This record gives sequence, structure tokens and C-alpha cells, in this order.
Amino acid sequence: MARTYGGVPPEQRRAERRERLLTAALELFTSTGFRQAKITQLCTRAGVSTRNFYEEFGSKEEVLRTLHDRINSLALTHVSAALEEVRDADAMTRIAKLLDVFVATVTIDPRMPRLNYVEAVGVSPELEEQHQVWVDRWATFIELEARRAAEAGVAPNRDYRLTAIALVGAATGLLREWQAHEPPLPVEDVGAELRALMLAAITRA
Amino acid sequence: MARTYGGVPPEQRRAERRERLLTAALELFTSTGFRQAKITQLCTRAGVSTRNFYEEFGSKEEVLRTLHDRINSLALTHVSAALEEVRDADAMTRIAKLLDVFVATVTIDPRMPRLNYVEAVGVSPELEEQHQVWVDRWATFIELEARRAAEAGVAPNRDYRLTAIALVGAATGLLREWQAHEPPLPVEDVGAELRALMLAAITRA
DNA sequence: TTTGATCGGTAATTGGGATTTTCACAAGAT
DNA sequence: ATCTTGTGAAAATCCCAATTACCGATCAAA
Repeated sequence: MARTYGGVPPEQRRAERRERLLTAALELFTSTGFRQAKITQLCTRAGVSTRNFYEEFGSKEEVLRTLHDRINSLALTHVSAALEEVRDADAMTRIAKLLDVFVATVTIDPRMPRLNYVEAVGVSPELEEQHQVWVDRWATFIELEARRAAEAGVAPNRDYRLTAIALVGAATGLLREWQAHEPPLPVEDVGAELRALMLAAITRA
Repeated sequence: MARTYGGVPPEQRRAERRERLLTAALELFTSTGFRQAKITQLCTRAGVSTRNFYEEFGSKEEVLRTLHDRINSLALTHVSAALEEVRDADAMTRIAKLLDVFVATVTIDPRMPRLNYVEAVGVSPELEEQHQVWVDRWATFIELEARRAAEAGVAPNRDYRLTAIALVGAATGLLREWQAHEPPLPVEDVGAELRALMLAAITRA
């Protein structure tokens, strides 16, 4: 089972195949669309045999779930790191930072919002659940910043749960529009809009 | 071809079958899920033969598109009518009305937001286009009210396009969460949140 | 009451893909 | 040098559901 091949250990070769599959899937799912993407097509593009595919994933949907998780994780990691850097800044600065980094991260590649906000919707109960978990995480993040603002006296002291969920929805909707819009919307405008919206939503009376 | 059956003219019989198919589809698509819904299942529930199905629709997806359009139209009709009633009210009152009626309409039946914001996403290019058209209509609606507010001097004079799109996203996101949330979220809270968010977004400096 | 069109239901037909298996080969191991 | 074992490519299988074709039942008009 475990044997070095071509000077490369088996684990690494598996990992590389997996990676190639994920890369090809991001491309295929966002161009052809998830539903119409065929597994054989995916394997061809990744330069991997169908057998290898089933060694790594149980189904096409599992690939989609993995990508969905990855993209969200990537964004969350970036945002967390950025907030660390402005740990002692005032609440409004932190909120602006949060959105700027979030928008900047997911707009690096239009395929990311496309996959997360279009292709990965309504696919299965599992994926819907995964979506809810991420909405929850993002909302919690926003809530935390809102509370911080409230403690600093620049925002009212109230329950921010629904506001946070609505803001996640606003970001989702705007990015979904962004990736589909013709002619392209300027990324800066999207970021600026979300920043302003969030500040207004939190500081409102 | 044209013959009265059971005292009922053929057109009416067709229309009734069509209606039964749409009713059954709303139920099936939002419980089983659009992807996993089988045409035969749909026909059985509607009490219609597969032959009749193909007389009315070209595909399962066409049924989905029809429902998607209907739900949006229904909401738009209600909202338009309600705004007529407060034609001369101040901008803020109209905006509150707009959201209240919108939320009230689509939450009458949780299957409506489920269909529109979950099942009908990422299905096909045609449906994505239809989605964009509706986002555009709703955004235009919101923009109009924002301008009205600006003219009345209660909001700044600026471009509200992206704000409007973001607000449509916020509504979508919140309603998607609403229809999936366990335990259920109070409808009034959702309406109140959207109202406050929109007012804050429009009156912000 | 006979006739012929239309109906609902059901039984083929068909086609597309997912999943499995086979096979010949290449690269370590001994 | 020979034997094992992992490997990719392709072929074979299998499954499922969309679409079509058929059949007896029903109804309206002559």
C-alpha cells in the first residue's frame, strides 16, 4: 500500500492529485456549472483517473463542499489576521478593515463568489447546513465588532444578531451581483458600499 | 382537439392541470428539493399524466422558472398596490410600507422564500438571468424611494444603485435564514430589522 | 347505441452518466 | 533478474429518470 514512487512518497502524490482535482473543479463548476459538470470531464481536466477521483472524494458534491469550506476559511483567516493587526484601533476602523479585507479576498478571483453564492446554493441539505454554519460564524464576527462599538459608546446597546445576518446577506447579494454584472462593477465601489452600509446599520439609533 | 369534457371546455381543463402542476411543484421542490424532484413524482402529486406534463411545460426547469416569476410578481403587485395607498405620505412612511408589505407577502408561505432564494439558485444560465432581472427591478424600486427621500431633504443626494442592490441582498439573506431557522425567527423581527436597515442605509450621511 | 376522439395511467424505450472492474505496464523490492 | 504492487486509461456495468408509445376507459355527438 505505502510505497515510494518516482522518489515521491504516496501521501504526497495523493495530495497533489487531490489538489489538482480541486483546482479543476473550481474552474469547471464555475464555468460549466455544478449541475452540468461531469465527473469524467473533471478528471480529464485534472489529469487524474476516475479511480483516483473516488479514492479522494465520495461524490461530486463532496468536492463542492470542500471548495465551499475552503473559500470561507480562507476569507475568515485573512479577516482574522487583519483584525489582529488593528487590535487596538477604534471600533469603526476595525469594521472598515473587516469589510475591506473580506471583499478584497473574495474578489481576487470571481470564481470564488460564483462558487459560494451561486453554485453551492440549494444543492443538498448537507450543503445548506454548511451554509448556515458559515452565516452563523460571519454573523458572530460582525456581532462582536458591533458590541465593541457599543461598549465604546459609538453605537447603541442592543441585540445585533439579525442586523449581522442581514449584513451577511447584503455582502452575499452584492458579491453575487458583482460576479455576474456586465459591464463589471468596480471592486472599490462594492467595498465602499458595504463599509458604509455596515457603519450605518451599527450606529443607527 | 377541442372538445367539451364533463361540461368543461378544453382550455379550462388545461389551465387547471397547469395550475395543479404548479401547486404540486411548489410543494415538491421545496420539500424534496428541485434537483432530486422527479417528474413522475410531480405528476402523481398533481394528478396529471406525464403526457399532460409535456403538454404544458418543456422541462422541470421551466416549471421552476414559472414559479420564480410568479412569486416575484405577486410580491411586486402587492408592494405596488400598497405604495399607491400611501401615495402622498412622507418618504420614510413609504419605505416602511414597502418593506412591511414585501416581508408580509413572502412570509405568508415559507415555501416561497425557500423556492426563490434557495432552490432557484444556480440552476441554469436562464434562471440566473431571470434572477438578475428581478434584482434589477427591486433595486430600481428601492432607488426610486431613496430619491424621493432625497428630494424631500431627509436623505443625501447621491447614487443609490449599489445601496439598493445591497438591500435586496439583505432581504434575500434574511429571508433565506428565516425559512431555514430552527427554532423559527419571528416574522415581525425580520420585518423590523429590514425596515431599520433600509432607513439607516438611505439616511446615512 | 354506435363511433371516434381524448383521457389517465402504465409500460417500454432510451440515453446519459456514475461507479466498478479490467488490463497492461512501470517502478520498487528482494 | 524476478516478483509485487500501485498506476493510468479504457471498457464494462449498472442505474436511474426523462421521454415516448400503448391501452383500456370515458365521454360527447350523430
